[in-house]
Amino acid sequence: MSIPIYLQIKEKMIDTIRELPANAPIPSERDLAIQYDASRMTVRKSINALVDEGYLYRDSNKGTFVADKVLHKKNTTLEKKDDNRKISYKTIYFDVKASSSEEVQERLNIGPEDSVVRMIRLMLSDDRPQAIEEIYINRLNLSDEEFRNLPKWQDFNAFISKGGLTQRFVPTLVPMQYAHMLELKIHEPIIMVENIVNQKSGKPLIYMKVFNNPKEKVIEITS
Amino acid sequence: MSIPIYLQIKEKMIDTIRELPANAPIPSERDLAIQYDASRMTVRKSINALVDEGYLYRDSNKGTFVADKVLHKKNTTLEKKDDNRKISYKTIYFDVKASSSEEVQERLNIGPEDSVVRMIRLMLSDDRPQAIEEIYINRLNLSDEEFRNLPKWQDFNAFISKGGLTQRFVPTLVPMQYAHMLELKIHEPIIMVENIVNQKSGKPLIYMKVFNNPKEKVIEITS
DNA sequence: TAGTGGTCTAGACCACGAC
DNA sequence: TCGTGGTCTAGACCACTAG
Repeated sequence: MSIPIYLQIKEKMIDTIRELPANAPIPSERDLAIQYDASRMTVRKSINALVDEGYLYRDSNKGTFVADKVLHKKNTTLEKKDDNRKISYKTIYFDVKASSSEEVQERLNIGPEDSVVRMIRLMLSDDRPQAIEEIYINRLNLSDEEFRNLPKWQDFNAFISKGGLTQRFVPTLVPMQYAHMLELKIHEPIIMVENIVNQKSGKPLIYMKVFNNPKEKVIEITS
Repeated sequence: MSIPIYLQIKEKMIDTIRELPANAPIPSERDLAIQYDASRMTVRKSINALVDEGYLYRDSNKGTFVADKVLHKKNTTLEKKDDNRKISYKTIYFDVKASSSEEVQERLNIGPEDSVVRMIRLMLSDDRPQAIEEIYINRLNLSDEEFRNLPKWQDFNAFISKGGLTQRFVPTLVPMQYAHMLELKIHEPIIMVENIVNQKSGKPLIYMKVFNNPKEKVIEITS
């Protein structure tokens, strides 16, 4: 098995934790080390991961306890929690252009002659409109393979986990051209989230403006 | 010195990192262990903390590198980054009442007879209005000491770090009674952030509604 | 006093990337 | 082949809490 021991233990512990009520104590690190036949440091690494994710919390010199579910961490609006709704996308635009707006050039830190992939799509959950996404990507940052598969992408977690994500929340009125698709009246206040996905080097990779339907999608983060 | 070695090393490394350009490599973990006269695992703990905070990034089998400043993590709208603006608060209301609205009772998970501390204040930066904060706290969760010092509180980080924070972003039009204080026209779209600070047990501790002035305060998170 | 989490050590082996 | 980060071990000492 090539999966690290501490990740295997972590998964087993999640199964155990699910059966326990909030604030119940888990066995001590030394006991768990015996139970899982691993060193205490390895077990500790598993526990630390679960504490970071909000499954457990520690009380120094007392023990480690099961956290309430409301404390499970969700740090960006792009992560999806374990809701069972099926998300689908309907592509409205997909093109590659050399001329992009100054706004896009600035966010992607590119010049006016660089090719930019533009994709505009409607996000649906059970056929109800959740949000409009305007996505801009520097063509040069995509392999041909990635470019071909762009329309099939559901999310950008693969890129975010390799670098970073900055989200800016902008209050605005729903744009006229999107009001109908989101089934909103004009002049309705909404939140537009500007997402910039960065590479590890800090260079911008993806710029995405998300116009959220407040009737359907609650923007929430937990930390 | 009672400060753990890995935290001391972390601080020293931050000083070193500040002098380096983005994407510059730092010495290998084995070299740093010699340099700081500590074990590799201890140095590694320092580095991991810096990676989590976005100061460094790792490239497996290659090395560890200085991250771009845009990647420094800021996971909630309540954290303040190292901007040098002086924040001040002007208290508008401060009282304790047994009768609270159903909304407050629900968020704090309390009954209609429980005493609730209510504080409404204006957040200023260089005399410019940033936001209105409506703060509600179950009186029973505060010691007399904490209650007395409430008006002096700047932030709630001491409580958040002990438990968790959930933030919900609600698009709305600026409430009439706050428009003037925020120097906004009526019918201006703004973001109201609902903050719920939880204890480790999961019980709600603080409920805070923040009406942000979009002209002054950009809501941004990095992760 | 016994048990807990928090820290720390000095080794070890592995997979992978660059040369 | 060599150096890197990633993992893992089997100990150890500490400060603190609860009985």
